[in-house]
This record gives sequence, C-alpha cells and structure tokens, in this order.
Amino acid sequence: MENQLLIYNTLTRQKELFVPLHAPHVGMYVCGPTVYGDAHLGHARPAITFDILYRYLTHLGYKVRYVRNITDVGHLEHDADEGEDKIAKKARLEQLEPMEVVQHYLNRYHKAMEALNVLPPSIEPHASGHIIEQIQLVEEILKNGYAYESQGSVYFDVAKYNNDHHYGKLSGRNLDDVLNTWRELDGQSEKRNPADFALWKCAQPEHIMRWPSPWSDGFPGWHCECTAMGRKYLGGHFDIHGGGMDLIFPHHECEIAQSVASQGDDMVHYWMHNNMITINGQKMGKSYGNFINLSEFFEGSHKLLTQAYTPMTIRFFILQAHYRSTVDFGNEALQAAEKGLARLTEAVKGLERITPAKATTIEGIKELRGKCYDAMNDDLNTPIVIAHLFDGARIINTLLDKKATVTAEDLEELKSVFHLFMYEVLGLKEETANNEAREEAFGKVVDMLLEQRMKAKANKDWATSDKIRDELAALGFEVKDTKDGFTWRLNK
RNA sequence: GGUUCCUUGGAUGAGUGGCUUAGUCAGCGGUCUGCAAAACCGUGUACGGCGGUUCGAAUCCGCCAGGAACCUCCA
Repeated sequence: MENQLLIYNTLTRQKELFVPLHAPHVGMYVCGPTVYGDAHLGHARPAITFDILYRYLTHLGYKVRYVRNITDVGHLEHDADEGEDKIAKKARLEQLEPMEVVQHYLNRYHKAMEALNVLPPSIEPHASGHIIEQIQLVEEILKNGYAYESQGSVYFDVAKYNNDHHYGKLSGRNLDDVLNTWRELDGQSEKRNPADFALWKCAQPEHIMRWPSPWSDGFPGWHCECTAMGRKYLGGHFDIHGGGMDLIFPHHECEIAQSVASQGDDMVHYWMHNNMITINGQKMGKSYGNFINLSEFFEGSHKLLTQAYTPMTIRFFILQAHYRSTVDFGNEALQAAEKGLARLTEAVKGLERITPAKATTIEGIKELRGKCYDAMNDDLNTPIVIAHLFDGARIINTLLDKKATVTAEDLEELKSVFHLFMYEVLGLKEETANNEAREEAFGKVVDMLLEQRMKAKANKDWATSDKIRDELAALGFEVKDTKDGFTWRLNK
C-alpha cells in the first residue's frame, strides 16, 4: 500500500508522518455546523476537506470512524441579546420549538452535503443529546480543581491551568499576552479572570433551551460538546481533530485545556485546520452578511452570481486550491473551474471509446498513479492531483485523436487511475440527470436530427447541415463532427 | 496592540535554494475541418518593495508596504 501520508499538524506547525494510534483503526473528529441557518459556501470547505481525508484514509485501508457533530445548543448570540442561544433566538422569532429549527436546517444541510457528494460521517452526534456526558466532563474538571462555580455557572480556571500547563499551545498565545490586551467587557464579574471560559452556564429566565445540572438549570459551554462527544465515541486518545482555522482559538485551545484538565493529557494527536473561503478578500460568514447559501449557488439566485453552478463545480473549485490556503470566490474563477471540470469529465467519457492496440506509443501512463499518490500523501495536495489528472486527460485526447495508441493493459491502468482518484478519492462524481429515461429519449431525437444532417453533409447541402447544427446549438446542444460521424452533448 | 499567516504571469492557483514545465481558465499563432466546435501542438518569460546570507533565492534571514483570520463566550 502506498502509505507515506504526511499531514500538517497545527500543534507542531509542520508536516508529520501519519501514524495511527491503533492501526488499522483511525479516529477522526471534525467540528460540524451550528444548525440555525442554511449552509453556505464556508460550510462546504471543511466538509469537503475532511471528506477527502476520510475517503483517502479509507482507500489506504484504514477502518475510519469519522465523527462530525451537530451543534444545536450552547452558542450565544453576538453583542445583542446577551445570554440568548442562537437556536433559541431563531425559535423564538419563528415561533417554533427549538428542535424544529434544528431539524429543518439539519435536513437542508444534509441535502446540500449529499449534492456535494460529501459522504456522511460514521456518527453525527448532537450536542443536545449529550448533556449528561458534558455534565460529567465539567464534574471531572471541578474535581481536579481546574474550575469553580459562580452563581450557578461553572467557569474554567485558566490562570490555574496555565500554572501547570500551557494554555495557548495550539494557537501560539501565552496567557500574559492575552490578558494584557484584554478588552474591557461588562458583566463579567462572575469570573475570577476575564480569560476564564464557561463550562456550564446558568440559564436566564427567557432562555428556552435548558437542562438540570448540579449547579443550575442551564446549558453547557460551547467547548464542552466536542470534548465530551469526541471522547465518548473515539476514546480518550484519538488520531485526528479537524475544523476551520477560525476555530483554533478559542474553541480548540479550550478543548485541549478541558481534555488535559479532566483526564491529564490531550486527546488529540493531529490537529488539522482548513483555511477560509473569502469573498472580495474577506471571510465569508454569517456574521459578515456576505455569505452565499449553497442552494443559491445551485440555482444561481444571488446578486453576486452571474449564473448557477453545479455542486460538482463547487467541489472542484474548492479542490483546486490546497485546503490550507484561502480561496477567493469569484465568478471568473468558478467559470474556469466549470470548464476545467468539463474537460476532465469529457476525457473520462472518451476513455470508453478507445480501442486498445499492440503497443503504447505515448508517455506518462505508468507514472500517473504514483504521482497522484505522492500528491495526496503530501498533506492532501488535491490541486496537484488534479494537475496530474489533466495530464491524463491530454493523453486520453491524444489517443482519441488516434495520434497515439495504447495496449489493453495500459488502457486499463488509465481507467483504473481515473476511477480511483477522480471518483473515489476526490469524489467528483459524474453529474447525471435525475431522470435518465427522459434524457435517453431526447437523446435519440437529437441523434435522428444529426443523422439527417449527415445526409445533408454527404450531399454537400451545407445550408441544411449548418441549420440543424445552429438550431441545436441554440437549444444548448453542442455538436462535434468526428472522422466517422459525430458526437454531441448538452451544455447547461 | 497581541497571536497566526499570506502577497506568484490577464484571472485562478501549485511549488521550490540552481534542474525541464505546475495545472486550469482567458489570449495569441498553428494543425485538423466544407466552415465550425472539440482536440492536439506552440506561445506569454510571473514570483510585493528594499537589504542581507549564499557560488547561486521567487524559495532562507531582516526590515518596509499591503492584506487576512483569531484575540471569550461570536460556527
């Protein structure tokens, strides 16, 4: 098995050889969405990034348990409405049960992920379903002396923790710097230290999502869920924890602190973070008001979009950049991705029309597989994999032009490599129409017209020939003449 | 202000101490074609600025400019 996988560990800031704790098993936890609104392009990035990792590890033969949580409790609203949970607020505004809000957006999230060909994780736990585990976590931290209760809430004692351990080792901060530059905030008198974060929060009277606990009716702090659920499903030590770079501080820093404070050491061996998608150079996000929902991409219904883009175009667009680089949104870039993907797709289809010969007269087929593995092993360098696939596309097109030949064996290799990397690893499925039967019937009509055109051409009746082609083109059918006939395809 | 990081040709986006080029999209020239389309071939001579290290730097170091994310209850 080709297995020298290097992954970049945020903790050490370098690429490290991936060695699972308990091969062939791999445990992987990724921070999932907060389901209080529609999924946007920013959500697609981590989902696709870690989908690639999940697919590749699985391909390498590991038995991967992939946990991606659903945050449906415990996130407070910005500035205004202090103490009100996002989901609770949405529920209040829309006169719904909070769980109705959660279910509604979760369904839509799943639909979008499926469209993007993101495989479902092994386990998708809800924060609200693991209140008991989170309370247990808080109790452990209290027992070990790294937390204190204050007016029904429980806070993590960052200063005390920092005496024994390093608070900030993931994000490269140290506590003194954090405190020196602290903004003055009101209403923090409950805390001993402004850097302390909540493990359990006493609910205000208007707060509708609440659970009983030893300290108060309330809800868990937002860092608790990942620690508690990660440990429950992946054990006290697991391989990979992923998420967006924006989560490094405080979220993942606090997870480390909670883990060390409760069980004595860090649960996670490799921390992986995907970069952001930007729009006009700025992060795309709910709180910036510049987000574009995935459904708006699929329908083209957003003022920033000049056209609709298929889910696979979005996926390809994201994979054309390395996951640790920012990628800037733009219609021009998306259109380039659309055309590039079409080029690959056409080449793969052409693979079926090649007939093998006695000898291979083109270079590059045998090296393709190894090059793709090398790129994947180098911290999931999908842009390079794609570049190699384009090399393969050029080989295929040359063969289709009959400017070179391949042996049956090499042809099989080519097919196999494309199947593996394009479909299995990168997850670029072919976009098929949902109603194939109808498409087939229409296709036959197009074939009939083109047969007529062939006759016209044979009679050198160019006027008729061109008329048929032009009118088909106007309807979106692109006709290509070949040496022994024609091919066509429907452009969207 | 602090932390982390980025700055590559018209657009996008890899990579790296010297070797032969990333790739894609767009452009230009050519082959093919009745004409096209597609494909194939060729082409652009890029690495923010200023210093330094080095036989040699876009790649390492420093400074400057510009930009991004995060900085507690805000995924």
